Amino acid sequence: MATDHTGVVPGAGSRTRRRADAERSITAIVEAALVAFRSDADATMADIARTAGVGRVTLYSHFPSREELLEEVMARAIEDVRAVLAAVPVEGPPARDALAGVVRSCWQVLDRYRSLHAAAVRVLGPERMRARHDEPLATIGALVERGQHDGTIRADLPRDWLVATVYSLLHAAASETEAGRLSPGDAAGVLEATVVSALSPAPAAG
Amino acid sequence: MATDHTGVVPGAGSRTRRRADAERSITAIVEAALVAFRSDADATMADIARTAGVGRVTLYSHFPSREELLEEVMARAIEDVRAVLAAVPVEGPPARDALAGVVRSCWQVLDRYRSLHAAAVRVLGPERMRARHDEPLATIGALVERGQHDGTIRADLPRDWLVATVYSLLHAAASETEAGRLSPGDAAGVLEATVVSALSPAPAAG
DNA sequence: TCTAACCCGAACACATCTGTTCGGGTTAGA
DNA sequence: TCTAACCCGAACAGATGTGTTCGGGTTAGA
Repeated sequence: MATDHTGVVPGAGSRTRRRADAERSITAIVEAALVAFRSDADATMADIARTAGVGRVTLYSHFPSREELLEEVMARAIEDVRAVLAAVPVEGPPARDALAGVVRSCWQVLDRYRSLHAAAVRVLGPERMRARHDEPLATIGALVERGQHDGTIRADLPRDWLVATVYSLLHAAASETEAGRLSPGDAAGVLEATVVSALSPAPAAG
Repeated sequence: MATDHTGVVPGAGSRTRRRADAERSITAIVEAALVAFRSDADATMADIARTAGVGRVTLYSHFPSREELLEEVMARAIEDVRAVLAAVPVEGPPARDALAGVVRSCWQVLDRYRSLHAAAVRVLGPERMRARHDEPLATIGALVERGQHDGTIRADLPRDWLVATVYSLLHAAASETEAGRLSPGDAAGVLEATVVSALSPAPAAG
């Protein structure tokens, strides 16, 4: 710990200014990690370095460990989700319609990151992974709760389960697309239709 | 290759009769593999041997490689699913009702094997994993097709996607249960309700 | 009882990955 | 131009896992 890892994330006034080529390397590495993890959850540091077109030593000079690299990549993905979620109107329309919008937005991001999820779960462990998703998932949870009150979302099933359903279908759509069984163009619409049906109040409950 | 691995699966007339203690070891190993993989997808051969209460050498004498062991364990799991699926009346009642029964049955099996799936995907790879599931999934696919004809299952979404939805929700229920966010007692009912809603014809399609 | 089948710990060869060090080359940027 | 920051291949130490061999002990089962 306590490396002079001055913060890969820009924005804050980084006191030790990095040279432009270093900045370029870091970007290439993060990008490569995304690509590498997409095709193989066990991608090694050597794989990633090769994909990024940098030396392994360079990689280690920026990210002291494999875990920290994953951490950074995950942080960017989650940040994207958070940003997208924040931009969606959650208060205005009926919950079910808002939900459809949220699902579409999440899909945009997920489509970018696809199987990163699997890799991250393995390295970071399910708990820490869950922690990362907690914030966006809580947003969805709140939306579901509102819907359960205004009657546009079913109230006969636990809220946590409904959130898990959304999460699960989102990732299912990602892997079906990846596998070529679902066309990327259809995915968003199909996904939205399925989520809405699953979360709508049951018409003739048994 | 070409080991004298006379076939761990009984049934066929195994020419080299195994001694009773060997049979016992094999059972213990398969059982242990199930337990070990449940808690850690990366369980080593040493872990499994320890859990089974046998020596590592003994393990290797029965299963020449980690992969073959996984293969065998998976085969048993799939066989269970197949058996359960075969016992369910698929022809009689309307497709949607039959589907509910199928989901419940699959859940019984999945509840036993839970996170074996994750481990198997990692070792066997997604394609071979998919191949294993193809048969049971085809059964569900046929059922969905029938439902799309008799009108009890929605026809506005691709059949493959509906099958994927079932598959995905099944595994979501497994991990939610594992995580303690869904009580084992509720799981079957909650799952069934969700699948039925997701696959029922949309009442007021957009 | 007797023997082949089985069990098993110890130790080995081999592979692979992580993270580090060394030493020299390249380049951004003042 | 000049130098600190950066890049990088080679090579190392250390950890961990796989699959095998050896040599001796135990037990099923005829």
